[in-house]
Amino acid sequence: MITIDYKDKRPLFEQVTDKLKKLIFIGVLPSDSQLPSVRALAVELSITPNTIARAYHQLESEGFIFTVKGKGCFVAPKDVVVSLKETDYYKTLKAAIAEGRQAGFSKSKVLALAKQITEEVYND
Amino acid sequence: MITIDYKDKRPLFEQVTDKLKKLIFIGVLPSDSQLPSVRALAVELSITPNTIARAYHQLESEGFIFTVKGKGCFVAPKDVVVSLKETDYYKTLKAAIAEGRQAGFSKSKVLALAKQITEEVYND
Amino acid sequence: MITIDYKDKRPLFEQVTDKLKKLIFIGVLPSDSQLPSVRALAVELSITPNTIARAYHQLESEGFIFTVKGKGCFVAPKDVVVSLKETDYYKTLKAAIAEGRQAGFSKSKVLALAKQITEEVYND
Amino acid sequence: MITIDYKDKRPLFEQVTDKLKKLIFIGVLPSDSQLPSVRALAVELSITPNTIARAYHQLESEGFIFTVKGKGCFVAPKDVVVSLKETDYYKTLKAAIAEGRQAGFSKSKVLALAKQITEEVYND
DNA sequence: GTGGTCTAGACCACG
DNA sequence: GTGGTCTAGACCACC
Repeated sequence: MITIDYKDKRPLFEQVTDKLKKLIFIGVLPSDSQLPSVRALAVELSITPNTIARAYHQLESEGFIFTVKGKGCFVAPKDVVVSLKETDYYKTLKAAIAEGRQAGFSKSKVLALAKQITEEVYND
Repeated sequence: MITIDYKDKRPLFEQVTDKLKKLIFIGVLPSDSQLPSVRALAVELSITPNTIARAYHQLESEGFIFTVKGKGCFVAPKDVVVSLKETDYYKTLKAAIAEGRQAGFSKSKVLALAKQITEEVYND
Repeated sequence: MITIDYKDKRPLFEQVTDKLKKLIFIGVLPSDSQLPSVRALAVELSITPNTIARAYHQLESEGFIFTVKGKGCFVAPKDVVVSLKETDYYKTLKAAIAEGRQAGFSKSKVLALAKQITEEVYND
Repeated sequence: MITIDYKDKRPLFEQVTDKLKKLIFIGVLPSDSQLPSVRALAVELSITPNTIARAYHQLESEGFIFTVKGKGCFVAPKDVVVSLKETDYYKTLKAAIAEGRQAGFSKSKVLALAKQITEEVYND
């Protein structure tokens, strides 16, 4: 379900967090479904449970999942996930576009680039 | 010319690198002009010259500047800078858009978002 | 495994970088194996860890090794190493031969010299 | 006659030394001919006479030129130049080939590479 | 334990 | 004056 890339510069827990986020976004982990237990996922990825726990905490504090004591972790309700997904990506894209402005590119230049790149990305 | 943000979690040398890149991009530091000396900038920012030197090394290895020992560091020729600026931003934007696809957004959704955000960003 | 030559005029970190490259090339440090820790090698060579770290950074930026924070540094996969080794040596040899042309030697002269020297070198 | 490359990492005096060597090798500065005066060359290259003087000293100590007090510097006799040229290049090429052996390339591999590269270099 | 970063201060080669 | 290098020692995040 998840693979670790040891050449990735980011800390492990962040990689796990991001991968889980994406799985939630695309519905592989549907709303209200239960996440694998910390220990199970730790074994599967051959990393320490500590790291998984940290990823789960991160997701919980951002609202992607919620914890039921003694039961496990569950994906947040659909409306929450959708809303998070939107704002999450909005921020990402805004940062990228703002960087373009800061670098001195004109509005039309950025728009043209965005159009061109979108075509490329979606044609892979 | 440059300010350090101690709330920023990124390493100091990276902040300096990025700020200098932007100054080069927008022409505040024109091609072939001399950068402030390692020591001078270090004093101005109240950080150790070593950190500035590291930032300069980074910029040099990426082609933004070239250094002449005993003389100082200079901004790369205009054509080089322009080309770097383009590819640099292309990568940034591509990463952002690719993330959108990975998160499950449709092509038209991403395009619409990009358009909307560009308007917002350029109207500040 | 590595020795420092204090008569060598090159900077220490460059000597270390080069020695490590060679150890990787000849397989003493096999692909995916872990390099000695920064501190351990520093102690062994009686130089500051900083210098070792710089050598490791250099090797990483050239693709010879990759580092996992909190775990250590590892030699790049075999195919990468082989490819780097080829291009690396190609450049070296090309520079040497080009210098011959620039110095006014004829093609046949250079070839003959190369042949003769190869014999000498491989008969030590 | 000589051009300075400020992006070259080597010290200026070394660049000048090398350029002069090459001019001597290819006969642009023939044996027994007089070199430009330190001051004249300094003006031509827009660098300090000190640097030129250092280059001349270097060349003299290696035997490429000789100084006549009150007259100027002169290129060494032909037999000396030829001999220096040979040993100079012999060393360069030997170093390059030895590096190949050290990197673990076979004799035949090095020979083949040398052949191939020579063709490339002399066909530019 | 690992590497990453930063400091403060030193010496060197170059021009 | 410039940048390049090295030392010694510190603190941090990660695993």
